[in-house]
Order: sequence, then C-alpha cells, then structure tokens
Amino acid sequence: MTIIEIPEGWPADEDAALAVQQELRGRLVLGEEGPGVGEGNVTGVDVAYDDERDLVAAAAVVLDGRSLEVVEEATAVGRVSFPYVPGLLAFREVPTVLAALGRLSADPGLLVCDGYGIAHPRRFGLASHLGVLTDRPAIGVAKNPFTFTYEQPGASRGEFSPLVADGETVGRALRTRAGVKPVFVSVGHRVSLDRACALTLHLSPRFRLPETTRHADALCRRALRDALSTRTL
DNA sequence: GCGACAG
DNA sequence: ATCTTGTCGC
Repeated sequence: MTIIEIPEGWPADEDAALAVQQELRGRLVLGEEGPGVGEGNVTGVDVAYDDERDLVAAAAVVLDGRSLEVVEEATAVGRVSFPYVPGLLAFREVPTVLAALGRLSADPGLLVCDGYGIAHPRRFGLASHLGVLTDRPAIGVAKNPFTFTYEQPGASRGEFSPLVADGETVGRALRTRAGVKPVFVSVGHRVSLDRACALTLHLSPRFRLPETTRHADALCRRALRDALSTRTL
C-alpha cells in the first residue's frame, strides 16, 4: 500500500499554518443555499490516527442523497502532517482526506465533515478548508461544542439553538435524536445554515450522527487496522 | 499566568 | 483522536 506523502511546502509550524489559513479564508464562499435535501450525492469524510507510528488513515464514503445507500468508498493512508492544535485541525487531516477523495470515481456532491466549518476561532475550520480546496459545498457536524456557548435546544428531534462565539451566531446545536445530546452544525462552504441543518437531519434518520460520518468513521478505522497489519514496522 | 480547547 | 471491561438495552 502506498503511503501518501506530506505535500511540498506544507506548513511546518503554527505561524505558517495561520498564514495559509488566512489566505484560503479569502476564497470562502458563503451566501449560497447549497444542494437540496435528497439531491445528488453526499460524501462523509473522517480520519483515524496511530500516533505511535505517525500514521493517519482517511476514508471518503459516497452515499446517494435520497436513499442514503452507499455508492462508493475510498481510503488513503498517510503520514501525520501536523500536531493537533485547536484551530488548526485541518492541517492534520487535509492531505490524506484529499487523497481519499481523489480516489473516488463518483461525484462526491456535498462534503460532510467531522468537525466545524465557520464555527472556528478565525471562521475557517476543517469543513471550510476542505470545501475551499475542493470547491464543493461542505458542512461541519461536530460532536462537541468546542469553545462555543449554547443553550440546550428542546428535547425533540429537529429542535435547535444558536451556537455562539464572540456574541455572533456561528452555527447551531441541533437535536437529531429526541432526548440525546445535540450535534453541532456549521456552514463549511457554499451552503446556508438552514440548509446545512436540514441536510444533517435528513442524513441522521436513526442515530445522533449522520450516516455519512458513521460510515466514514467505521471505514477509516478499518483502513488503519488493515494498514498496521499489512506492513512490517 | 492558568485553564479550555473540533479531532 | 486514543487508552479501555463490563454492562445495560434494543
């Protein structure tokens, strides 16, 4: 199996990463409504790590936007390209995720990321970063509130409350399952917040997390396990 | 200065 | 993210 190399010129430290982030932030497109619910494909992306061996496995799983059936899967294994720094998560995941996406033959359609979009210290989280680099609509569905504040949304599925940063609404705490902790949705690129939430609900008919991220999560763990057993090191 | 902090 | 046993429940 080929191990994805870290790209030439990849930021080597936080200052360099911040500069790249600022530059890419200028290409962010907001104000577009985005794909309709049930329209086209939806692709979940996720990664799993083995810090011990400095490896990261990424998965991209394409689902049919209407039936949520799997259309295609792809994986890639790479070297960890950056330490985990809150606010710079994308620099840790992007090279391998792009490699996995590049191995798809189907149209990825909407990108559904495990993390945040513009709900971010500098309004440019993982979902925005991947959206801009691929120029595709993207949303972020995170499992934790990060540094943001929010009021508990109502207990019924579909209820939500604003996710706030510096007095500004940057996303929503959205209840995808009655009585279960909400997920945290934010716009990534070329999708409105209303649409991002409607899509998230459609993608989460049974469990708290969207089917896209559930599939991607299972696949990247599998890919990492396979990579570790297939090689001698 | 210290603590918190997506994955 | 990952380290980790059993256990309660659909």
